[in-house]
This record gives sequence, C-alpha cells and structure tokens, in this order.
Amino acid sequence: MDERVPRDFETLRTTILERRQSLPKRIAQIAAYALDNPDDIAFGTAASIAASAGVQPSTLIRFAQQLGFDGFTSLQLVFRERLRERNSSYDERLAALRAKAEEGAGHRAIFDGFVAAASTSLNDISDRLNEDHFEAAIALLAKAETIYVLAKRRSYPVASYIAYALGKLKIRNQLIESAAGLNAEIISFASPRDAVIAISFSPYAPATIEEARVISEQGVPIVAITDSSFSPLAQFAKVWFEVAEADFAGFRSLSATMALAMALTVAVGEKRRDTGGKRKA
Amino acid sequence: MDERVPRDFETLRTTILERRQSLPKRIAQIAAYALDNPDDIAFGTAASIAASAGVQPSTLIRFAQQLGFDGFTSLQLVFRERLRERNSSYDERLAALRAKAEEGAGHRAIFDGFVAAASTSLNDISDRLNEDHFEAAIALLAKAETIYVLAKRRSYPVASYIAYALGKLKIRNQLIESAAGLNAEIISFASPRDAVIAISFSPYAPATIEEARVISEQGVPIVAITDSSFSPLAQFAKVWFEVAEADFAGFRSLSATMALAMALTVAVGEKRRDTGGKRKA
DNA sequence: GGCAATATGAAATAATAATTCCAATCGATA
DNA sequence: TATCGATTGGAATTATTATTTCATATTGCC
Repeated sequence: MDERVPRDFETLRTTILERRQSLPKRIAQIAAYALDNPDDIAFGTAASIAASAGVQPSTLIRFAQQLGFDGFTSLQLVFRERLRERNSSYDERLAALRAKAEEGAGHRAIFDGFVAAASTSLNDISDRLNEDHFEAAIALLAKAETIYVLAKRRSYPVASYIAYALGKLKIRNQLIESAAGLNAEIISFASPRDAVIAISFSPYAPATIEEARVISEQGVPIVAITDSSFSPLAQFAKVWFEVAEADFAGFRSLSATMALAMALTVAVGEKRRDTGGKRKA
Repeated sequence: MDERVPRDFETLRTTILERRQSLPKRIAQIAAYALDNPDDIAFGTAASIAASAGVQPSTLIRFAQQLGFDGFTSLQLVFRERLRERNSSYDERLAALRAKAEEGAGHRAIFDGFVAAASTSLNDISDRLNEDHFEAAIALLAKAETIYVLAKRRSYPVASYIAYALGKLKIRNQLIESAAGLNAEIISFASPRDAVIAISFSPYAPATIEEARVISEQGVPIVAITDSSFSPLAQFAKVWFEVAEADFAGFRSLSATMALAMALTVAVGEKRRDTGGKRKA
C-alpha cells in the first residue's frame, strides 16, 4: 500500500505523536486512545474499540489508513506484535538484548548493552543480597550521629545520590569529596558514634582505601559496598556487601549498587522514625 | 458448558496436564501445542492455529469443549487474559511492593522495591528509546569541542558519571557544578561549537533550567534527558529524550537514565574514533 | 454568509472466521 | 474378523467482524 508504514510499535508511537497536531478531532481521539490503551487495540474488535473510544468503527479504519496501513487489521498486528515481544520472559529478553549488543549492530547495540548489563546486575543482586548483613548495616547506620559517605571516581555517583537522599530524609551526613583538599580534616571529625558508607570497586581508588583505613582506625564503623571478599575495603568494614556489577564497553553498571544504596538509605530513615529521634516516642 | 470451567491460565494449564493421558491423539496434539505456544492461541484464528498444530479446526473446537468451554472463542479469552496480565505484571508487582513497604513489611521489601523500580524503568526505556533521536544526539555530541554536563540534585549522580566516562574516553568535558559559585563564568565560555548534555526531572531544579536557557541563547546545542514533553528543558533542547523512571519511597530510580547516559557517552566516543579525531583518518 | 473541501456517522456489504454436521476412519472387544 | 463406539477430516453453514459507501455535518476560506 503506502511507502513507509510503521512496522513496530515504537515507530508507530512516534509517528502518531508527530502528527498528533494535524489530525482531525475524531481521529486524534482514537489516536490518544490507542496510545493509552494499547492492549485494547491488540485484543478488541473494531466495533468494541470504537465504542470504548467513543467513535465509529469507520473512524478507526480511517485512522489506520491515515497511518499508511490498509486497514484496521494490519494496524492491529503491530499492537499484537508488541504484546508478544513484551511478554517474552525476562530472561529471554535479556538474552536477546545481549545477543543484539554482541553482534554489534550500531549504536542501538551499545544502548542495549548497557540496558542488559544493568538488568543482569539487578537480577543478580536480588538473588544474592544477604539479609542479615542488610539488617546489620541498617542498625549500624541508624544509630550514627553523622553518616559519612566515601567514594571516588566511578563509585562517586552513588555516593552523591546517597548524600542527596540522606539530606532529603533529614539525616545528617557528610560527603567526603576533595574539592578543596580538606578530606583529611573532614575525616578527623568522625567519631565512633558516627558511621561510614564506603563504596569502591576494583581497581580500588587508592584514596578511598586510605581514607577508609584512617577512619576505621578512629573507631568509626564502616559499611562497605564492594565487589569481592578480597577487596581491601572489606577488611576495614564492620559490614560489607558484595555487589557484582556487569560491565559493558568497559563501564560498569551502577544499577545494583544504586538500588542497594537507596534501600539502605530509606531503610535507615524508616528505622529512625520507628525508634524515634528522641529515644522511644 | 461444564460446571467448572478454568477461568485463568494457570488452572487451565493444570487441568490440561492432568488429563493429558486420557485425551485422544489429535486432541492431545492440540493440547501440547497450546501449552507450548500460548501466544499463538491468543492471537491466531482457529484455522491458522489448527494448521500450525497440524489438525483440523474442528478438532480445536472439540478440544475447547472437552475442557468445558463452549467453543474456541471462550478458550482463547483465557489465553488473551494471560497476556494482558503478564504484561502489566511489572507495574502491579511494583504497586504490591510499594504497598508492602508502606505497611512496614520489613526492610527487605524496601530493597525489593528499589530493584523492581529499576527493572521497570529499564524495561520501559528499552521499549521506548527513539533511535532517530539517539543518532541525532550522538552526531551532535560527537562534533562538539567541549561537552558541558549540566544537572543538579537528584540528576547530579548521572552527570558525574557522564563526566567520569567522558574523561576516561579522553573527550573534553566540563561538569557544571557550583562548588565555588562560578557556574555563570563557566557557562559563558561555551560556544556554538560545543554541546551540552542537560538532565532534569520534575520538579525541575530552577538552576538547571535557567542555566540551560542561558547556554542555549548562546547558541550552544543542547541534548536533554528529561521526563516529559512538557518539561521546560525540552524547549531549549535540539534533541531530547523522554525517560520515565519509576520511583519508590519517593526516590526515583536512575537506572534508565544511567543506561541512556552511558550509551550516549560510549557511542560518542566510538563515533569520534570512526570519524577520526584528526578530520578523516 | 456562502461555497468547497474535509470529516463524521450510520447502515449496507463483503470478507473472514467459528461452528456444525456428516461421512469416513480407527480401535477396542467379543 | 466383524461390530460398535469413539475419533477424525472436510466441507457446509452460520456468526461475527472488517470494510465500504453514501448521506450528513463541520470546518476553513473567500
């Protein structure tokens, strides 16, 4: 029929959004309905969909034709295909992504690779998280006066999000970053009544390790997020988590670490609320 | 027209497996096919399914009737319902986790919630990424002399990871952060030969928007990562991405944004290598 | 305000698909 | 091996559903 008919849902979606302005009223109505209720389009009959959207079946067909399909039926195929793909199990999806990324099909493959790496890491951590360690870490951090957050380089984004979240939750915290080279001084203020969250992955930033050493010698308890039991961070930590992040193109995903970090932060906030800032409510 | 007709897929599945032995040959053949290719049953017509399974349409109907349905159509409904539910299961799972976490069902629920939020976001973006925008953004960034990275508050972690990655790839970049309040000066150095990656989600940090405005007025092209077409960032951007991050306990996941950011960064690095840093290799 | 072009509604029609029916085949049992 | 009941294949029938058509309404333009 037409020249460039959208064959996959995403293209279709984009096309619809682009033309949204220039569509006649009823057609626009159906367009909006289609994007809002894609499942109904996939399963319904022309009559039932038209009724739900408040238009005539013929309008539905005109809508399809305007997009270049030769009828409602071919339009519906796209919506069905979408469901099929979406529905393929999580693992299959992941495998497909990896395969696509590996065969190196252009820039899209790079994107797929990062998504796959992130998904893998999340899958992984959700199986492996040690709940006892998790509870211990929460308890330790919940009773700290100030939580120090320590991470450099590739782990720094996690630290900055932790600091942001702690601030939002009104939990006193100090991000140890070296803008002015005053880290040593900041660290020297930490006392055993405080606590540290330290994050470092191989190759461990020497500064992180060194600072962790110093601070642990001051008797400040450390919760570490790192990548193996051989990590130099682990030896200084009261509690530590092993997080295996998949990497792609030389860059490690941070999804699992982020999820763990956020969970820790929010759980600490909750525990403090329960225990009561003022020792028992 | 039986008494206990299986209404959901799982019951149906069990019923089929139970009776498998006692079914006549062709009916068993269709039964096996149905369990192996549930998607085909959901979408196909009686004729097409029968053909794929190697039986007659009438057999398909007999199969349905034997299970207590009054015809193929009602059997098919169960298979369709399954697809619908499966499809929404991510969101539902997330909703369930949220509810669980709210009623205080332990810290593990919080962790699961963050993992689910991250997975949902990744799934979502992998379906929705607009490849044309993606290519356009890469092209735009690849020819920039310096890439400025602009993001505050909750988006800042992403910016810092982008800056880290760009640095690793030896791509000149400048993170616009206000440690010393010199942002305005830093921004004033940007020229139309440069480019900006700006990231902001609702509620948009006013500083980000303002700086994006200023920098776009200097003619510097902006690639924006934001959350909707109504975002104030979108109007200043040459290319923008809509990323819908699920949130949990008030904190937005960053997984999808991170994956996109990393993909952009690495793709830019790759494009530069191909095009040749020194104008054609 | 009148005219043409476009859009919409409703019903008729065509296409497609589900179901039924009947004859043919198969399989167990005496 | 003959016979009865169950099973199957294939075509006829019926139902449902998409599509077309045409009259009517709406919109934009002069």
